[in-house]
Amino acid sequence: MIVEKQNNKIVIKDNKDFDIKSILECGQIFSYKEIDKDCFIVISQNKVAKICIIGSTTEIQTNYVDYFFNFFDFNTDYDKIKKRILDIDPSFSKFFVREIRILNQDPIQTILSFIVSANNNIKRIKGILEKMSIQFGTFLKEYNCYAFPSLKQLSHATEDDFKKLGAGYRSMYLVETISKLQTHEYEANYLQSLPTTELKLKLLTLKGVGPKVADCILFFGFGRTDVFPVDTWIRKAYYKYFSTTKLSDTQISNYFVKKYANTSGYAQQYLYDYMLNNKE
DNA sequence: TCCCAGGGTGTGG
DNA sequence: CCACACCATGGG
Repeated sequence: MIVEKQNNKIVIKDNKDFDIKSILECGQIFSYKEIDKDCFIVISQNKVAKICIIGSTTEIQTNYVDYFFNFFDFNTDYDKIKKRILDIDPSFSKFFVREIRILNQDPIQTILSFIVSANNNIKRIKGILEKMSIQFGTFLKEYNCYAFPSLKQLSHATEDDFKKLGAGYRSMYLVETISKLQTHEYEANYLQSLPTTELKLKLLTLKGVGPKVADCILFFGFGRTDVFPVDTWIRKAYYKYFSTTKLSDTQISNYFVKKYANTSGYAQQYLYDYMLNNKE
């Protein structure tokens, strides 16, 4: 794939290598908006990228070229990942429909976003998080949008504030987790230094973070690929395409991780996206 | 009116 | 370890 890093933009020469709609709509990120036809803004912490489809190419305009070059995961070869998955399970090819990439997201934003995601739907999750950004985040006039709020900005938020945003019973989880994340024990660099198993145990001590949400955080926020988040869609996929043996969600996750090893996260995301687009 | 959504917590076995 | 009720909210 041909990607050019320029002064204030990243240019992808062929859209067959980079499908921004699929990347944004596959359920890994909630802080984005289609501001125009074929034109999106993505918000990561206090940084914004404007992504526009221009003919057969795509341009990512941003003041943080290096940050978003990593964010959009241009250092990863997805053809190689697909081959490794097919090497393990040739029948998996039917789930390779859309060109997905996994975004390297900010851990804090990922933790808070996926606490909101629990037993919720994507449209509502997006709305709640956008309202949270409007109320507590910094206005970025260059893009006419609000940054995702920092922990410091959120430290003033109360349970009632989050309830007014529509977060419901998750409001208390947000307050408690925001408070905990500001202690030394949960410093981002320290967390990133932990092995996946220990990091998961650490994440599970946060209110509102259970096995599934922890796996999403590990994958999208910490780049750990040996995880397999199991939600309602993945559970349906397991029984429809893989086995009729009744298992708990944790057992389903273990079944897939054992099978796909360090490509588990990617396989999960292809499967999830496939299910979401083939509800029939 | 019940079911579902990128489920988690708390309690009881 | 498992099963279960309960949890806000809006759309189908």
